[in-house]
Amino acid sequence: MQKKVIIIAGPTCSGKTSVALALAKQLGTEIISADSRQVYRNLEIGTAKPDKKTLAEIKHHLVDFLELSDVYDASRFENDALKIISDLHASDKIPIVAGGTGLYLKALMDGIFDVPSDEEIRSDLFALLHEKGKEFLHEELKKVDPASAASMLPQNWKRVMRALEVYKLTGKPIHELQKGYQRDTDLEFLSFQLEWPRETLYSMIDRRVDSMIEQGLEAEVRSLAGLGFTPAINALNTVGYKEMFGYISGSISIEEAIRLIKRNTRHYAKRQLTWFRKDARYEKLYMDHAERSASVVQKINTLVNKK
RNA sequence: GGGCAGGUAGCUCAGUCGGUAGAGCAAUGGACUGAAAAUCCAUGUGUCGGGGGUUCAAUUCCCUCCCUGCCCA
Repeated sequence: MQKKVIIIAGPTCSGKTSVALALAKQLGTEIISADSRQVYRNLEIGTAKPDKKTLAEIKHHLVDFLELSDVYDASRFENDALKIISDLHASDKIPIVAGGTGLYLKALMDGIFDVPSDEEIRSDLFALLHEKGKEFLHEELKKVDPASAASMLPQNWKRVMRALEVYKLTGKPIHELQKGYQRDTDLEFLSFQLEWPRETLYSMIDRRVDSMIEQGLEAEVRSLAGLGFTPAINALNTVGYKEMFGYISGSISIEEAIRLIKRNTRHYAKRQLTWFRKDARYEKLYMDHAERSASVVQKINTLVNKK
């Protein structure tokens, strides 16, 4: 007997939150967020986190539960989400997973091979990167794992570093671990993706950025800066925050910061679209106007009951 | 009305001492398995403002018209 899990994906600003919320009310269930930035406390306006009232109305899991200095990743997400899903199933609820972090959703659906990152190895690799450069790291990888090295460019140092890390920890090439990994599961994922005309999505993004500024994004970032945080930590290497830090430090004007936030959000949305497009499991739900979300909710509801 | 500076890719501009043109940004497509809102890759044909002239050849030189900006009346 397979247990259903609803997944609502889509690019930033596509209305995942409101669709998930309406659906959760109809189904009498709870929401699991799949968003690599909403997990952090103190990131409110810039991550478009649901407001306190919404969070109180319907239980949202994996939102607002980590400190900015905490490290989180796809595997922890997988484990945390699986645990919550199992709890919800135990009380006869169909979990709704909503979010735009493609890798997290993939980790949840397919599982991710179990090789945790190692801080010591990582800092050694960082040191090598700074001393000898990207080409050197790529050459090192070529020596131990030529197949993986061939599939990644030296410039993409993050992927090269992870491949080296995995090799150092396991003595095996990362691409073999990827291929060989399979997780047994009795979960049945019903995945949906909200799809908007590109132009409409972009103008919604512009409007949302303007509204973030009106809501006080600058003050939010200033208070983080006041606590000593910088975009050097991963949680703040985030669209909306890194640009604002640039403004606060005086390197760009506020107009430029806003322009960059809009642009970088568009770029981000585009990458999300590329990610979801290649995964045929997502059923596309076409949107053209915010009012459509009610009928989209209805459609998901019908499909879920049928399957 | 006169003078000056411009009109080249969606935008800002470079350039061709005459052989039909190229940067940045924007945009688009893509990669991605424990940092993913991260990290990285690829893609530039446009009546070079319109018309005419000179020339084997004009976006480039000449004439003319139109448009924009600034200055003088």
